Amino acid sequence: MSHFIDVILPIPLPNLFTYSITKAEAEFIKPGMRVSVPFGKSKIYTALVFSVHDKEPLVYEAKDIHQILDDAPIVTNYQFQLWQWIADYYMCTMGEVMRAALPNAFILESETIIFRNTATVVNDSDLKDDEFLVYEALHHQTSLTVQDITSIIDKKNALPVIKRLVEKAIILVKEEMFEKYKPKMVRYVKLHNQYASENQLQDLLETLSRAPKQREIVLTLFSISARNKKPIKVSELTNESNASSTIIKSLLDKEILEEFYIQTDRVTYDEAENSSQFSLTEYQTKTLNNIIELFDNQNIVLLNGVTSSGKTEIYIKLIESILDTKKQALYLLPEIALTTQLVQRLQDYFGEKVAVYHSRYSSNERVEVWNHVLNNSPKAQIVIGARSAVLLPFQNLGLVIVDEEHEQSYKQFDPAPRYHARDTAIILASIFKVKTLLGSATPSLESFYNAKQGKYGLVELNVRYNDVLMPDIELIDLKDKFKRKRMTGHFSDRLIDEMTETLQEGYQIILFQNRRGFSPIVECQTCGHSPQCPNCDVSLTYHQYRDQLRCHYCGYNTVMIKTCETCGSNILDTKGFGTEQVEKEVSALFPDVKVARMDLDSTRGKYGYEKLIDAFQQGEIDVLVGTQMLTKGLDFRNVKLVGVMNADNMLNFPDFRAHERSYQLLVQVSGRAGRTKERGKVLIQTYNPYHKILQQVSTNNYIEMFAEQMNDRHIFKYPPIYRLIKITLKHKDYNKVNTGADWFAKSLRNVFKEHVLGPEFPPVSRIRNQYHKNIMVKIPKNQSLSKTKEAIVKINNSFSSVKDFRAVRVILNVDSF
DNA sequence: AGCAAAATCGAT
DNA sequence: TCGATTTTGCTA
Repeated sequence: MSHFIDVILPIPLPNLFTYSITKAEAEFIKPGMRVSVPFGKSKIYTALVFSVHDKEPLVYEAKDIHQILDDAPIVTNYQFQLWQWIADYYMCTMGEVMRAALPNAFILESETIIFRNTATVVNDSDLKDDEFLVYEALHHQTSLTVQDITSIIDKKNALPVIKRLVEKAIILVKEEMFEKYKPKMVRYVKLHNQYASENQLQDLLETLSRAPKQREIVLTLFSISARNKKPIKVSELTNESNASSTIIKSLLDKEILEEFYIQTDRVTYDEAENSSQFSLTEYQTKTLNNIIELFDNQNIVLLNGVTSSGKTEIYIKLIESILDTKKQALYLLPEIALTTQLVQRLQDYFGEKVAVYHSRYSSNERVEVWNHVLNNSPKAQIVIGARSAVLLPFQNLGLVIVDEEHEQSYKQFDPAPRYHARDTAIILASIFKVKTLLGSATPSLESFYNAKQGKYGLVELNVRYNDVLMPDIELIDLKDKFKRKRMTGHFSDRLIDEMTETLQEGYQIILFQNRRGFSPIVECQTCGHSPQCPNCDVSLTYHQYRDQLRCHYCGYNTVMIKTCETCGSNILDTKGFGTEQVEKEVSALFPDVKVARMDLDSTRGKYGYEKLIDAFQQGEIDVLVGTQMLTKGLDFRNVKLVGVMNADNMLNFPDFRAHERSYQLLVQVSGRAGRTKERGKVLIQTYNPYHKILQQVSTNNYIEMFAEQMNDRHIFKYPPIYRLIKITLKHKDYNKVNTGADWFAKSLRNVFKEHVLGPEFPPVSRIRNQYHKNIMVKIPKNQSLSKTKEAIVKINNSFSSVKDFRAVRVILNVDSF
């Protein structure tokens, strides 16, 4: 009998692929192991075994696999269940889910390596110029990659040249796979075995009396090993003895010392001096008991606790109770809330049981966390991570916590799978038949609605930690302030007064402006022209600190223009303002005050973000100007005043969620004020002080906001009342996108009638030279989701079989945000 | 996705 | 008319 495996390949193809294996392989291979397989003309890919069977494919002959890459599965059955749900629900392929789930280092790809065929005698005159270049290069190097050749012959496509050379038997090509994950080896030293006894040691020290440096090192080695019995790292030894590596090298050469390597974790945890115990306040205890009680009858509980109410402590206690049952806990947070502050707090409490997983981790670091989780290692009993942590190989999950549940960054935008980590986490929990806790100070309408409907349990915590009062929120009418000339730059007199007072009292200030750069539009005062991005339909943002014009969509940048590009006038004006300008104005208003800025531009680099937060926390910065980055779960003790420079641009954003989001954002920023004893103050500058959302923010009236927004969602048929699938068409040709979108929308209307919206151009209709057009499909609660998706897939298939439309890229986004 | 054959483009 | 570039089809 012959044996086969069905594998998932990490490419966006909908089907599995069948390969043939031997009997021995069939006994060894289990679903979840990786194998390398030939795919296409020459490439070798990493594939994941989905099933092992003996059903021979009928219409083609299965190829043999290339190699088995694992001894044991690296993907669990639970994961396969979850992956299938994701692929099905978010309308993507298993391959795409695999790509998102597996750390990059697990997915090996082959590279073509080119060698000289020494068996062939080459006549130089037979070669063309570019062929000769390659041939000659191979005299200097034994092997070349395709990329090398591309740069040698300076052509876009090197493959035809390679092909000709292969035909002439001048070169040979070979596919090579490279292992990407490298265990981290640390170099250790010990005294050579020949000095094991006391006497030999004495002799050694004597012989070294004429080499004081070397003698010192040996003595340092003794003193370290006397202190702790652990093996001694070379780095440790050099640090303590101030020795150079050459001296150690000579000791090694003389066989006085001996070196050895031990494999270590990249992610290490520094032992906490004091395990920080704490006890919950009365309110927190009540809340925790409430949650536990609700878990009796509900699988999902929403914890609606105001900012600074101490939700984290509740999570910690809940996690602790799960660990006691010997199960793993998953704690999800938005990427940018995953700060050292919070991780440290958990590690202080739980010690090395905490594993962290987020996108700033290197590929190798991720492999290590993956393996710890997979092996249910003591080092991964609690996994705290961002979106992708929901895809880790849990074996024995006992609890899922999704903090800041309302955060839109939980939804992956690009590339597929466009999954929502909160919703995926709920499915993950259900696969393990365990509970999910959602937490937020400003729950998403979805979750609060579900709670109201009785689908989720609901627990409220309305008291701030230590009974600190909620901040006092004041709305400032910019229109009025401008009319009465009470503005200095973008600062109203009220804001300046409050800032002056706060600074005098020695407290810190946060200023929020949801736009980076200096100003989003540069305009010529003579002709009104403003510089546009050549690749996108947006004006370029002026960044003063680099004197650049930049596109925030594609990254295009040029030097700031001195004169207008069209009319040559040198009177240029800027419109709108960003964090840079706010920062500059603060410096001008308060020359003695230390100001810093926190946005995408100032937090580049692995620790840029952390450094800023640290500096602010240490009081090295008085005023922090930032974008929404600083709204996420940061806990600054000394901030008393929060200023929102302009609340209008987010309220007017053309999206049905704009109001909900503005409410959440403003309440979250406000929550940064007054976290300890003093009551905080929040000033919101706006042209519409009577806007209902701003009124609701200032009175902290979530219920009213919820009711009003839900009413709108009912009327306009938006989530959470209806489901939404967004279909985006992309192509560089404007007309193709237009006619394609019209065709697509028309076909959709045949099936879904009035529940099809669009096609419409998004606010920025061209990004990276691609035109975009959106179609929305609204799905009533009582309409079958799977049938709807089937219909969309069918329309999509006939769309791509139309010759004219085939080149148009179609993106399906389920539960689009 | 990635690759190669086929189709189209474009400058001599 | 040849070579380069873009489009199309297919992978097991």
